[in-house]
Parts: sequence; C-alpha cells; structure tokens
Amino acid sequence: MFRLLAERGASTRPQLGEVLGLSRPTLSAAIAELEEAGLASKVGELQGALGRKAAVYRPGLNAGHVFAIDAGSTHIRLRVSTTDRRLLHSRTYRLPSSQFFLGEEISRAVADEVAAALVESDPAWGPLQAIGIALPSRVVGPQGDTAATRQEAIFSCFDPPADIPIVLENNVNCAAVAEHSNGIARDHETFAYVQIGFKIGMGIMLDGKLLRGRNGAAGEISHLAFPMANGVRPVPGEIEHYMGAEALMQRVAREWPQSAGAPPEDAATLMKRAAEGDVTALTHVERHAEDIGAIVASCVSMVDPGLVVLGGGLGANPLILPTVHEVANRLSYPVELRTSSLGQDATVLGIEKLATAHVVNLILGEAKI
Amino acid sequence: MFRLLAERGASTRPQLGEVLGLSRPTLSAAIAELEEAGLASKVGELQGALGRKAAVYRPGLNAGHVFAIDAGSTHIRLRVSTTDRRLLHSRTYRLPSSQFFLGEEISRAVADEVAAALVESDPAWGPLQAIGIALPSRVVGPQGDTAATRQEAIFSCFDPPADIPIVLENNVNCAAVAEHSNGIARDHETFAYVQIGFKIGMGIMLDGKLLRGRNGAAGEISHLAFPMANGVRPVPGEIEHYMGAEALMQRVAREWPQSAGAPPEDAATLMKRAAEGDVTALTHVERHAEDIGAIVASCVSMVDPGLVVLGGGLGANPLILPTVHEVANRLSYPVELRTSSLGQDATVLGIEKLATAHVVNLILGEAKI
DNA sequence: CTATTATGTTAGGCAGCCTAACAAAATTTT
DNA sequence: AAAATTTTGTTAGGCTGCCTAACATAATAG
Repeated sequence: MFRLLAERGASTRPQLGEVLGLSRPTLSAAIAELEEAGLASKVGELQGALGRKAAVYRPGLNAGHVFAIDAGSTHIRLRVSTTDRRLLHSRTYRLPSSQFFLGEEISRAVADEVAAALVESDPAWGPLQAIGIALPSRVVGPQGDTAATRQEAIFSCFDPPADIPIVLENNVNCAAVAEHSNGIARDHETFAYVQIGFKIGMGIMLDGKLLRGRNGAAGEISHLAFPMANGVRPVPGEIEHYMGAEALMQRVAREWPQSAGAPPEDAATLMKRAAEGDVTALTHVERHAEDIGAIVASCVSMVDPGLVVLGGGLGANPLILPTVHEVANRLSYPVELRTSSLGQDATVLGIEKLATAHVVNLILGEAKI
Repeated sequence: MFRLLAERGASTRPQLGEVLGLSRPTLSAAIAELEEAGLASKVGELQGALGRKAAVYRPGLNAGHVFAIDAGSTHIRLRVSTTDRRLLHSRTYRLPSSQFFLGEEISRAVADEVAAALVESDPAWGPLQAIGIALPSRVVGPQGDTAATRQEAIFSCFDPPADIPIVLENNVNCAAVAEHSNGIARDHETFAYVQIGFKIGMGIMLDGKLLRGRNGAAGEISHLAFPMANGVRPVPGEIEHYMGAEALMQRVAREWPQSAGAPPEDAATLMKRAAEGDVTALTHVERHAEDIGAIVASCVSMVDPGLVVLGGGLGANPLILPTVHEVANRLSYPVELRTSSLGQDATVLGIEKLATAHVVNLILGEAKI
C-alpha cells in the first residue's frame, strides 16, 4: 500500500484500490493507519467526470527523502528526491579531470556534493532516509567479497553521515533500472541495456529485477572471452580495449585516407560526420555497429531478453541501430533494439529509483515489527 | 502444503509444520482436507527418539502420476512416476540411428514408448496427469512463436492421449533442472549447466527458476558470436561446429602425428587415452578444455552464476575440470566448477521434475476454485 | 430540484491462522 | 509396574485481514 504510493506518486484511493484489488473499507483503514504514522498525507482532490471528488494522497513527511548520486568518471550528479521521486534539489559537478577508475578524486567530489546538499536541506523534506551512489565499479552485496571489488574506494575521502543507509550499485545497472522505470524500456519487464562508450558494460533486467550475479559481475561484458577463434587465446578484458571509444578512434585515425582530410578527433565527431553522410566515417561506424551487433547476439544467445536498449556515447546514436539489429538477428534469435532515451541522466535516475525502493523496504520492514 | 508433500515425498506432520511455519491445529485441518480430496494419504508412522509416533503422509491416489520422456537423439528414455517422484515404471529405447534434429524418427519412437507404458498402467497409480517431454530443440511457451522452433515436430507421429497436459522443455534445460533437484547443484539456487558433447548448450538456473528467455533461446550458446576477433565476421551457429565432438575429432585426426599410431576414432576414446597419460591425446583435450573455459568465462561475464556444472559427452569428464576452471577464472570472475553427477539420466529426471511441478500447480489451481 | 454516479463510512461476517489447554501415545525414570 | 517426561494430535476460543451490504456524502446531468 505504502509501496504503491511511493511508486505511483500522488494517487487517489480508488486508483490504489483498483491496483491492489482491495475494497473501499480496507483502503480507508489502511490510509488512516498510514496518515497516523505520517507515511501518507492528503495533498488535494481529484474531480472525475461524474460523482464525488476523490482525495489524493502522497507519501507523508515521515517517508522523508533520499540523495541519489551518480559518481561518474567525468561528472558527479546529485538528485535529492522524495520517496515518490519528486525532485527537491539537484546539482552537477564537473570533475577537473576524467577518471578511468573509481578513486580518491571521485570520492572527494562526492563528499563535497553531499556536504553542499546537506546545507540546502529543508525541514519540509522530512528525514534523510538513504544515500544511493552509482559507481563505475563492480558492486557486491554484504555477503559478497567486497575486497575483490573497487567499491570501497568511494569511502576513501567520503564519510557518510552516521546511521544513514547507503545503497551502492554499478552505474550501468543503474542506467538499466532507469530505462525500466523512466525510459524507453518502461513497457518491458525483461530486457538488457548495453552501454558502449569509453568503457563497455551491460545491465540485465529479468522480470523487473536486476540480475546482479554472485560477484556483482552479471553484465560485465568487458570480460567476455575475446578474441575468440580457432587457434587464438582470449585475453582478459581485451574486448573493452577493442570496443571502447579510444581503440575505435585509434583504428579510425590509422586507416583514415589522406584524401579524406584530417581524421575526426573524437567519437562524437566521427558520429556527426557519419550522420552528415561522410562515407569514410560511415564505413567505420558501420563496422563498429557490426561488432556491437555481435556482442548483442552473444547476449541474446545467453539470456534471450527480447529487447536490448543501446546506450553510452557510441551506443546511444540511432545511426547504428539498423546494423546492430540486422547483425544480432542474423547471428542469433529475434530481438528488438531500441536507443536509450535518458542520456546523461539515466544513471542518477536509476540509483534514485534503487535508493527510494530501498527506503520503502526499510520503512515497511520496520512497520511490520 | 500439498506442494510441499509432493516436493519432499513422505513426510510427517511435524516436518511439514516446521517447514511451513504453521501450527499443529492448522496442519491438522489442512491434512484432513487433503485426505478428503484424495490428495494425501497416511502411509505409516515414524517413531522419534521420544514421545508419540508421528503419522507419515504421501500424496494420495488422486494426485496421480506422470510420464517423463527424454526424446534424445540416440535414446528415448521414459519414466513413470508419482507426483512425489517415486518411480513406478521405466523404459529405454535405443533409436536405430542417431538423429541430429528432432523429427519423425524420434516422434514415432516416443509414440511407441508411450503406448507401451500405457499398457503397463496400473489403477494403483491413479490418473495420468501429464506427459513431460524433453526435446533436443528450442522450446517456447504458448505465448511465443512456436512456428519458429522445431518443437512441434514431436507431434508429427505422436498423438498424445486427449486431455492430458503436455509439458515440453529443452533437454539441456532439463538436465540443469535435474542437477538442481537431484544432482551436484542441489545446494545452489543459482548456477549454469554447460553441456559440451555432440552439440553444445547451456541451461541457466536463477533463484531456483529456469531462465527461458523471450524465444526459449536463453542458454542457446550455439549462437554465441563466433569467431569473434578484430577483422573477422562471426558466422551463425559456427561455435557449435567448432566445439562439438565431431569437429574436435576431425582436428585431432588431422593433427595426429604418424609416430603416435592411429588416431582415436571417437571422443570417448580420445578421453580414455588422455586419462591413461597419452601425451598427444592430452594435448588435444587440454586445448579443448581451454576453449570450454573461454565459453564458461563468457557465461560468467554475462550472468555470473557462481557455479557452473559441466555435462555432456566431453564436458562431464573430470579430466578437463582444472583447465576449464583455471581459464574461466583467469578471463573472468570467480566461479566454482563441478562435473555433472547424473550422467545419461539427467534429462529424464529434469523433465520428470518439471512435469510433476506442473501437475502440482494444476491441482492447486483447480483446488483454489 | 431530482436522478445519477462516484467516493467514503459503518456494520457485520467469513477465512485463515494463532495460542492455550487438553488428550493420546510413546519413552525414561523411579 | 507406576509415574514422569516428551512428542503428537485435537478442541475451544480468539485475533487479523479482508469482504459484502447498506448507508452517507458530494459531485454532475437533466
């Protein structure tokens, strides 16, 4: 009941009753109980076509708010929101230099942003219930081997406020969550999100739940066996060096014909030129799209998600979609392909969703006792 | 309650109560209801260390029995069992010739075996509740596109008894189910089963549930992108031609040194010679183990199951385990490796499990109404 | 102003499960 | 052999969560 209120945001009682399949008297009692606990409050009325106005409810003050932070390699994005995901405050900080790995630079910037957000805090927001952080690192749960991942580096310079639950998740997984809750995959409970950019990664959503895996390594396609052919030995992590934007641009520069002028200096420029019809650029983009298609095909052969959403600096460009689709379907089984719709905000929206869901679980867990 | 009785087999009331967390009065009422409906019956008593004897119950006559059939490419295996998986009858038929695809030969043999089993039928078995068939083919549910798979071929010569539910599942998925319910993966709710033999395939179990995928293609690793390297184009289905026993033996024959005598004529012989210390044989086995390790690594990078069980003619040999383990862990993330423990019976045991589970669901669904 | 429709409340009841107490049947102790 | 202890099973009574039915309230339509 409270969970539904948090997921749907402002809702009338009849709406909640319809979804939950509960009768009006039961709804009445439940709402009264939630209001008593400060977990729901009436925020208005809604007039239907006919009949009496329905009261509209939202999570109450005691439901509080969360900090959602995308600790990215170039930007720190922070959103403060209620448990029903109304934005209260947001801030973005551009890191002085781009970080390949999660380390002290990022940790320090997160600490600064959190401190700044705490200053802005308003009593009308209710209590701070959780801080969610999306990391460019593998993330394992408390039962996993945290020492094996880089995740603890987020705390090297960042000392979170005492007694505030922390929710950590891999940034690609967060983007997948966001595409599910706010983005292009809203209508699918099962899909894969494939990110191709500076780094590569995948997030797998099955029946509305993230697949994390035993070591938090589900979707870590940077460790697919590659190269893989008769007589060659795969090299750990090699596929990321092959598919990443850096390697792509090196190949482009090396093979760029003198007659075509100066080669594009970054992936965005390459994409722009290809979109404008530059044949040389287009050839390279096409070839990369084929490689992405091969990765998608491997994904389909293994988890058969039915839908693959492409994101990341290279992946999010609609230009590559037809080729990726064609190659994936030729190599493997039928799969729909879509381009990510959330852009830069995907990750922070995803961790926001995870953090609010965590808070709802905590509140319900306590309420049960 | 009835589900637990079917899953556990003979159980006392206190045992059921403990698992379900229900009180003795509730248990009493439930058992009485089940006995009334013929779904439970007392089959004995169990004396503990102290105190009164406990009554032991089993699914009753009305729970009936199932046919479980492994429609394999060389053998048809049939098991008749109760819903709590007590074997009532079993038969095995060796096909006159080995079938690469599911077709009329297999369908006809299944029809014959089912007819023969029906003759043996005993009123004490209760009603026939379902026929489960494991197929060497992709299988999709009723909402999927059945025309795209070969699964309907099983009915080309086999006309199942009217009104008996049919449960179809891919044979590799069945083997995975069996390793989970009866085999080496009993203690894991999440794992992958990788079969390497004449063909290759994978079954993925997540939280005790089979991952099937949108097209029933989850785990169809025969369509992993391969070869996959800079400058080569993957070929659909090629990895099965490379990893399968036939291709392996061709490579072995081609590269077999004259000085080492005649090459082994089949995979079993190769394995036997390697186990005996034949260096040439061992080299080939090692190289194949490395390739299997690469596939396992790709699997771990994608779903990170924590445990991979190796099965199939080549995979089930413990000889390859260390190399597969070493390669998989080097290329990817920590994963435990085990050798299948069920051998030839894995598939039929798996479809038996699925068929009985289906029957339990049907009975409970009806009972609810 | 009345009829219709949707929302919200009150009253009463049923299903599922619980605890407490008792009865029954085994073992161990006296 | 009788009494005490332990475990299983039954009976009685009660709580919780939810339901339906009926009524009260508040909006629109005619």
